[in-house]
Amino acid sequence: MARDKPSSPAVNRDEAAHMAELFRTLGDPSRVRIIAALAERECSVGALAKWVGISESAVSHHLRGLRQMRLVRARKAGRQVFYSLDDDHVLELFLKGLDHVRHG
Amino acid sequence: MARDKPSSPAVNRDEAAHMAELFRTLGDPSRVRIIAALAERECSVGALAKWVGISESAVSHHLRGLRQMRLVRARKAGRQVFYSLDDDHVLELFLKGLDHVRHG
DNA sequence: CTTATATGTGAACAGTTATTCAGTTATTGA
DNA sequence: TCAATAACTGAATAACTGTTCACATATAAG
Repeated sequence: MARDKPSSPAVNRDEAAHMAELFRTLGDPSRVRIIAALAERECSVGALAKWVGISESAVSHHLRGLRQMRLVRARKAGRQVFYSLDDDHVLELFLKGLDHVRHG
Repeated sequence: MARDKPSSPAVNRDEAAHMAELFRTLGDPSRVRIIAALAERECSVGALAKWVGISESAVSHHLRGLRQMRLVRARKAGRQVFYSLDDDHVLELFLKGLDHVRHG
């Protein structure tokens, strides 16, 4: 767990809107499961679709949103695209949420 | 920042659904601003309404959701009800999100 | 070139959600 | 008791969202 200089909790309207967008992006069971899978290993779109249990198209739509919020990154290899968490920051945020539901 | 034993990122469907509910609850600009205000000081419903810029009714609706997710707690004093963050856990989660939008 | 595979995209529909409005409950003070 | 204030609640509606479907693009193999 990295120890950054703590931010002041005072946020303006733009920051609040941006934060809401971030949390809303994480606020869907399918996307949570995608992030959980990527927290363990890099995955292709097809593998994510099988694991999460929705169509590859739906996964692709979700991944676009996750990419736009800089939560995941893509690596193209032949005709497959492998996704992984964008950085440790994302994992930390995810784990904080997990902590809350497990012993919050 | 408390250093808890890290959770395994492997989550089942129920946990994923619960996590999504948690993040979705934080995924609204008005609620983010409510949390941001409570991160600094305890506030009454009326004070939150003025600060966030929506009706007291809307604030009350939001606070119900935040209460149900154990993100805020209520303290009744006369005819006012003062709200505060439920615990440091919530503040940490909020600050992780803030970090992401500021330098993520 | 043709075929098969992996992924991305736009439209559309069903389900969800944030806000307002109107009304209710609870508490205080005159 | 009566009036005023603070907060809560349910219904209704406009706006948003997740998924599927049909199709498009891109890469690889034959």
